[in-house]
Amino acid sequence: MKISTKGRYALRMLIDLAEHQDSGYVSLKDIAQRQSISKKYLEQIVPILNRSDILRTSRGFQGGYRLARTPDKYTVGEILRLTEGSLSPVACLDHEPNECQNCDNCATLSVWRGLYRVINEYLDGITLQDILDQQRQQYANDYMI
Amino acid sequence: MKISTKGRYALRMLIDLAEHQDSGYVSLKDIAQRQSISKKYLEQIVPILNRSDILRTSRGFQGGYRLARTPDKYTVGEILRLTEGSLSPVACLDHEPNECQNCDNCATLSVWRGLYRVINEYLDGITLQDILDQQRQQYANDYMI
DNA sequence: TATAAAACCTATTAAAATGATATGTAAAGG
DNA sequence: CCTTTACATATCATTTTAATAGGTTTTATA
Repeated sequence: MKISTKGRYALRMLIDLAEHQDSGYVSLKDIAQRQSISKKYLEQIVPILNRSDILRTSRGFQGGYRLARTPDKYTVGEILRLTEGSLSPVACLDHEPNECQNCDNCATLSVWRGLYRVINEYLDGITLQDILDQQRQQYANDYMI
Repeated sequence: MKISTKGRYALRMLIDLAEHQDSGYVSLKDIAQRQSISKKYLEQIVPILNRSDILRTSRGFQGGYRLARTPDKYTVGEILRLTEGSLSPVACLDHEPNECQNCDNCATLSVWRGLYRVINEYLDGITLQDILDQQRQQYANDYMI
């Protein structure tokens, strides 16, 4: 029941891009250094994000990535759903209609459905902008002390 | 982000025991057959549950298991926390205080904390008795149709 | 126009986790 | 004493995870 590095790194990469929106295109090299993540591994995560309209790309010298939208238009749920493949806590929820033989009298199905719902609702309720705001608030508090 | 078979099987085993509370001690053989789970694999799950006061055991002929408490005294959260090791969505939440170097200015930490909270709250809000009740309601509806 | 820096692409791999099976030993009721 | 059960430990095949490696292609700029 763990979020993989793919999901966590993708989220950190997009937060990093959001924090550097004004710097034009940002290279993976810079992101990898700031976030202490392997650049080569990030290269594998990018195409997953590119299946959806998440990034704008510039190849070649001075190239890199920037966000395709403003940070308030990304939810954590969307990012993790892309990178994790699915956020469902059990595989049988991944395919509708349910393919499980015992689906009709499965005592636990409603538990998993409910869990799936609260996970999605929570993660879809948080945007990149929310994370930026909280981060700035955090820094402000640190400065006060 | 999946619940493993250990957790799912443990839950189904305890529901099975709850449904057969009146039958005295219930053998793993019977549970395995009814639930279509390997008996040998269930044998590995039992000691995990036994770390907490979940089961009553009777060895030898006519032996087996029964619940240590009434079904309303077990939450799904308790069962899954035992069998899954932890329900935290990221490893850094498993140890307090947080061992992560970057913990103090980690932008994503609060996201994971919040996710952890909603997962726990949801799963701790469901008891075995709730599952039994819903199952009986389901059967009643099927009979009506 | 050469070149360095960037994205892009594909293969390989080491380690860990998953989901079991196999082979026993110990206890206890009939 | 014998059968049935729990209990214990080892082994194993497969998959997933989390990378690393080694290239090719694109492109701004000197």
